Amino acid sequence: MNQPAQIRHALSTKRQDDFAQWYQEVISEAEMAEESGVRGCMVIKPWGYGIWERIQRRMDDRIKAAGVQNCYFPLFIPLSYFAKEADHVEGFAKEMAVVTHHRLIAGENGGLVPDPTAKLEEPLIVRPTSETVIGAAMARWVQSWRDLPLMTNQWANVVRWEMRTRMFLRTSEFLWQEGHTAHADRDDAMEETLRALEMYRDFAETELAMPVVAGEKPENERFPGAVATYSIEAMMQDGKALQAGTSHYLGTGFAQAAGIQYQDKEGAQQYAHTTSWGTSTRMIGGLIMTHGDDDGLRVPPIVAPHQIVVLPMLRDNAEDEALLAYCAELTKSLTGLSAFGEPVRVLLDKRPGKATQKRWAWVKKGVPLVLEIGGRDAANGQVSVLRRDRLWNEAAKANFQALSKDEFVSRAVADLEAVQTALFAEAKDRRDAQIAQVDSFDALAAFFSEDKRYPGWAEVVWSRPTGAELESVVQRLKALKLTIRNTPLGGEPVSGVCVFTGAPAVERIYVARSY
RNA sequence: CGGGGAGUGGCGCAGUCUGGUAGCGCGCCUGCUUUGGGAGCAGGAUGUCGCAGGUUCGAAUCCUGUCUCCCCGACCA
Repeated sequence: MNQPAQIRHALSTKRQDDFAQWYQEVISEAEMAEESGVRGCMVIKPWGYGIWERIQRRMDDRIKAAGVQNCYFPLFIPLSYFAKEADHVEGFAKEMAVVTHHRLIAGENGGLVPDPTAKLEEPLIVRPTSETVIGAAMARWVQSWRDLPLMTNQWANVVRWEMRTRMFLRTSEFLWQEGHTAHADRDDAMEETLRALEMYRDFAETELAMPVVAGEKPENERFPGAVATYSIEAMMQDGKALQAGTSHYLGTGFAQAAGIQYQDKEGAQQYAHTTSWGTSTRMIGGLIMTHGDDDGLRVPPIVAPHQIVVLPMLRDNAEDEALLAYCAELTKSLTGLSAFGEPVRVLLDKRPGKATQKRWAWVKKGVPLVLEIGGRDAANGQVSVLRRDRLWNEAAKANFQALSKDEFVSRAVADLEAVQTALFAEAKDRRDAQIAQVDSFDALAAFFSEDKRYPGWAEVVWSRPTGAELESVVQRLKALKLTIRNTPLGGEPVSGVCVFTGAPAVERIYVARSY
């Protein structure tokens, strides 16, 4: 009787059984975030926030390297600022938090109520994005063509009163960076828009090991007030698309609304061309749904708060001291290494408790390498290595590899690099296998038919209709719960006819269900 | 915001129909045993039953309101 060994996974919900429940279980079991009691808002716990801090640091380096300077602008925006750009208002007005009072007094039933005599003359909105306040500042800062380009970024929280929220993917309050730049002309601004997009693409693929498609959003998906919107789109393990970053060319609309004008070399007044671009804590949701497995999260080493955890198997006896000394020395050796251009982040977990229990906690958090060190390892100068992306052996047991300590230290950096590479390769292979080229609307509908659980994306060619014709396409797709994700940049020229209109096709688009 | 489901020790749940003052599993604490792989036994601690009113001699349970979460939809840079 050769029964295949049964793996006992660390999570109780498997991805293929209930992806939405699995997602929540990863977040809770990996201790990334939890409910806050405030509608749509979450508490980000140390492991989740640690990943965000890693993302911040790496992204901030790239932003600064591009010559963009960090600033901080107010959380509150006067209603009148916000009201200046009509499309912008239309896009955001429905999801705004508004501050109307500045004092509380005792209410009739013992509670506190806003003091009616302390009503603000002009209500303040809590920023959903900062184009308008930053535009007002830019109007003060820009006088001459010599002041351009003006490139600023801020790391901040923003609030959008969402109807339906999901941790990390769509919360009412979230953390992000928003870059805002002003340029002398369209070409400069467009170049910056595409530079930011490319920065996001490379960041997602290099640091997050998350393959993405960088491209232009269709007209109906543009940022309110933008002339053109670009995005990076990632495929989650359930086949849905996730917009993981956006970059907008805003034309002169915001400059006109805010009065961002400069005097050109000929002495004439010109409106600046502005851009904005952002990425948020939503990327952590993308990370989970790209790399998570039935044992929890798997964090790419570059953004892992701890890349290696050293776990001594303490016995509460006299041998512990020698074991801890061995582990401390090992930790020190590893900390002295450098991976991905930074010191290796190693945690010696000497909290009391059984090593086996602590091991599963780190597995669920997705630490790339876990070292369990027992007394025999210490005596023999060995380590037992568990690589998170190769968790199970044929016997359905944790796949520990015994190595000499020196050998492990000498290859630890290469192992971390290998995990980073393997996670990207696995995600890219899966994504590529789930993209289907489809050449008719019927084939599109068939591809996304109900019985296909994880359909992925459809790649089609279209004639890029606009206006009412585009609206009709959007409605036909909506009936299938589908959206146009983007037009990938830099693709091969297309031939054939549009799957929607039958007109000659001009470009390629991805169609998918989305978050 | 519409439809559905749910809130009871840290976690997962039973109890609610038929009101009588709270229970199970895991986890946690203590002790003993065990010890190279997600230990066993024994003992123990932890709950204003989401919140606020109401009905009642008595409310986790019935009524009203409200908050939060999950699923579907609408909506959504």
